[in-house]
Amino acid sequence: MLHCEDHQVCIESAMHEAESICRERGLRFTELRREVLRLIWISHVPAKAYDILEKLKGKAWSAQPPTVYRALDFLLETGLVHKLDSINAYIGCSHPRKQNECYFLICTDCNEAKEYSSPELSDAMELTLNKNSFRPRKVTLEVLGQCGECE
Amino acid sequence: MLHCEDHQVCIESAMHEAESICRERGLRFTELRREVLRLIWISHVPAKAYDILEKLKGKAWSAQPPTVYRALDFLLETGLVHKLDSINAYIGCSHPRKQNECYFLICTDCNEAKEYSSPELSDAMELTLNKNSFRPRKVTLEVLGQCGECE
DNA sequence: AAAAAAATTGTTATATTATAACATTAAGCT
DNA sequence: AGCTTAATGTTATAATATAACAATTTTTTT
Repeated sequence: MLHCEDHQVCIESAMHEAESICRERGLRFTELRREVLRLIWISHVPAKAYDILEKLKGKAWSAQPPTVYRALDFLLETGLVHKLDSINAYIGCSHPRKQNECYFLICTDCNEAKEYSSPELSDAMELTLNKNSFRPRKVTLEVLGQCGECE
Repeated sequence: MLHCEDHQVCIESAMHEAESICRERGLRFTELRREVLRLIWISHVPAKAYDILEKLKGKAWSAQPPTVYRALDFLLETGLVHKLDSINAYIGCSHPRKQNECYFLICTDCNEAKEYSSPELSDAMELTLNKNSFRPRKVTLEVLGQCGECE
């Protein structure tokens, strides 16, 4: 899957973005939450909760499942992370300030996932929701398949 | 959520459709699979695997988790049932002959779910997949929210 | 600064969802 | 009937997630 050129830059900018969002909103970006977000951003392969847990345990945390799930809850609520329901995994949000409809392409070969948004798609979505007088609260749009680099 | 007028008709037609699809394709629509499909069609509220299991147990089946999950696998592969990843539940497919992109509106008040398809949405989808040279294998599109009847 | 309140984290237990592995039975084929 | 394959039975366990309560830390109030 085509991604960043330098993933270190990717990670650092995501972490800084998260810092400033939390500061602005008066949210507590604790060491634990920071570390979980960093572990998620380690790669573009969505992270499984129990993998994060294992990695935390290797870092002097007294980590148990609730440790991870609570951090994830915070990151999800804050929009810093997305959950991919089709694979039960978590991925860092690329544009945490824009809370627009986004969808995910998940490659089942390289396991990487990428976040996109598309005005046409959002428009079609809104149209169809209006037509059915449905008030959306959460949209899940995930496509499993093969990315261009994995042919 | 707006649905059928007479759900008995709904169930029977779904069962007949399933019968004929299996006959056409030389698939074995066994008593167990039939019963699981019927249990799923009991309502428009998506069914949880372990709820199906409990209901099966009440019907003289020696049912264990694999009993249900194997039947579900068959029904999913045959396209008679969809899994809703955002709520881990299963719902009968309304148009099992047309394997088109479909999406689901899931009301978090009445818990019912409805299957739709939209050419605009499918088009936008295809466009965006082509743009990213992504070969889709499975699309998950689910919207949680409030339906028109639950205001 | 001390006390009170609120938020976060620690800890133990358990709920929920799903699959692995192997035995048995039933159905289809020659 | 005998063989083969598919389906089901059965036991155990993996994977994902939450409940409940205790301890600690941070923030707010006094």
